[in-house]
Parts: sequence; structure tokens; C-alpha cells
Amino acid sequence: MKKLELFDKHQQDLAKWAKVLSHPARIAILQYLASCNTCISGDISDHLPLSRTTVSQHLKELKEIGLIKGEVEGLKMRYCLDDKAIEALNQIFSDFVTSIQPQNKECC
Amino acid sequence: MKKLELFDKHQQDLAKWAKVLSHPARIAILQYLASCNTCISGDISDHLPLSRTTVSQHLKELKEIGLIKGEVEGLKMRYCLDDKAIEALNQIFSDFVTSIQPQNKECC
DNA sequence: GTTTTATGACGCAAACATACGACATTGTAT
DNA sequence: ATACAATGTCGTATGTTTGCGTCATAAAAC
Repeated sequence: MKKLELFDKHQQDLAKWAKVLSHPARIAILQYLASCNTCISGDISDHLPLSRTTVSQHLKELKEIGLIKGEVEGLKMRYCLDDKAIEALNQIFSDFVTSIQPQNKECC
Repeated sequence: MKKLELFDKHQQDLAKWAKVLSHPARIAILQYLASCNTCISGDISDHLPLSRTTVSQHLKELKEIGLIKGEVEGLKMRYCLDDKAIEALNQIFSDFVTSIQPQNKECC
């Protein structure tokens, strides 16, 4: 019942990026990280209406796809956005949107 | 266990768009619709490695969020992309990407 | 050295998504 | 009218995601 692999690599890739953005908590985390210029660690959880454990899991997903990086700082953890990845994300999505612009306007 | 509504309307919105794009089949459908300038109906299923029923469900989701429109044509169904929605999608995603550009480069 | 603190990993339950066969509906062809 | 075709809906099985409590670990404070 896992048919994902039957599709194009490109399509799978885009789907993966989209999936990471498909939960408001993860979007909120990214925006929070962008806003706090001190790149604060797990008081990210304090800013979200979710338990620390749950936020930790979302952070993990963001890290796995590379959108954020985390560096240990004593007991605490300092997360921050990865510029490069955000640029890549931008590229992938704008390429996709371009790819689905209808080329033939009289079609419908 | 449904905490989605605890987030910002904007965040929820973006998440919804992203969710629709989070499956390769739906991406494939959009790209197929963009490529076939005749906006053909359910032989979309013939182009995908999934059953007709499953494709029908994906089409429904795309239609619900407004990315595609369907018009009855006798027994057949003619689906096509909705330009306006694609433009909106573009806007939403590029706004988001802009919103997470780190403003303070020395941060990390 | 013991306690406190911040964090991640593990395991579970509820909710949701995916995939599909069987059926219903509606339009066309005979 | 009857048969056939294209499509959507329903029910269901299986897989995945979300959310969280509990535990383990490791740095810091005492």
C-alpha cells in the first residue's frame, strides 16, 4: 500500500518538502526562528501551544529535511534556520509553479 | 488530539496548501493537466500507477482546494487547472519563503 | 557526588491518509 | 427499453502522523 515510489524522483522530492510544511506547528517554528535573531533553543516550545515532546518531534522533522540546524550549547540546544535549504525550497517551489502554468490559454 | 486550530489562520492556510502538494500523485496530476492542452478527463488515471478510484479521490482533494476545476461533458469529465488558484499558490508560497529569510545574518 | 535541568528517544493511542473493490448513478448507444 | 461506459461514493483495510507521558542521558549547579 506504499505506492509513493512509483512516481518520479522530482515529484517525490517536492512532495517531501511540501509534507514538512503541511503542519502549522512546523511553519510556526520556522517563522519563530526567523524572527528571533538570537536563535533561541527549546523555549520554542514555550511559544507554541503544544507539549515540549511534540515540538521536539517537529524540530526533528525540520532538521531531517535540512531546513534547520541544531548545535549543542551546554545543556541547551540552539536551533537555527539553514539559509541554503530555504533557498533550495524557494527554488523547488517556484520551479514547480512555473511547470504547471498552462501553456495553452484557450484550453479551458 | 486535533490542535491545528490553535495556530494562526495564515499558518493553517499555508499548511493546507502544502498538504495538498504532499503526495506525488497529486503533483503528477497537476503536471499532467498542465501538459495536455486538451484538458482530458479521467484518462488521467491511465497515466498514473494507481487505480481509477484512488485517482478520483486525489482529484477530489485538488478540486476541493480549488487548484482544478471539473466540468461535465456528457458521460466524461473534463478537468483543468485553475490559473487563479495557481497564481494564489505561488503568492502564498513566495510570501512564506520571504517571511522566513533570516533578517539578522550574524545570528548563526 | 548528588540533585536539578534541558533535552532527545521510546512507546502508545487516537486521528488521518492512502488505496482499492464493490456498488450507484447517469449518459450514450443499440 | 436494454446494455454498456465513465465516473463518483461508500466501506474497509492498512499505513502514517500527531500528540503526549514516561524514561534515559548528559551538562550544570550545589
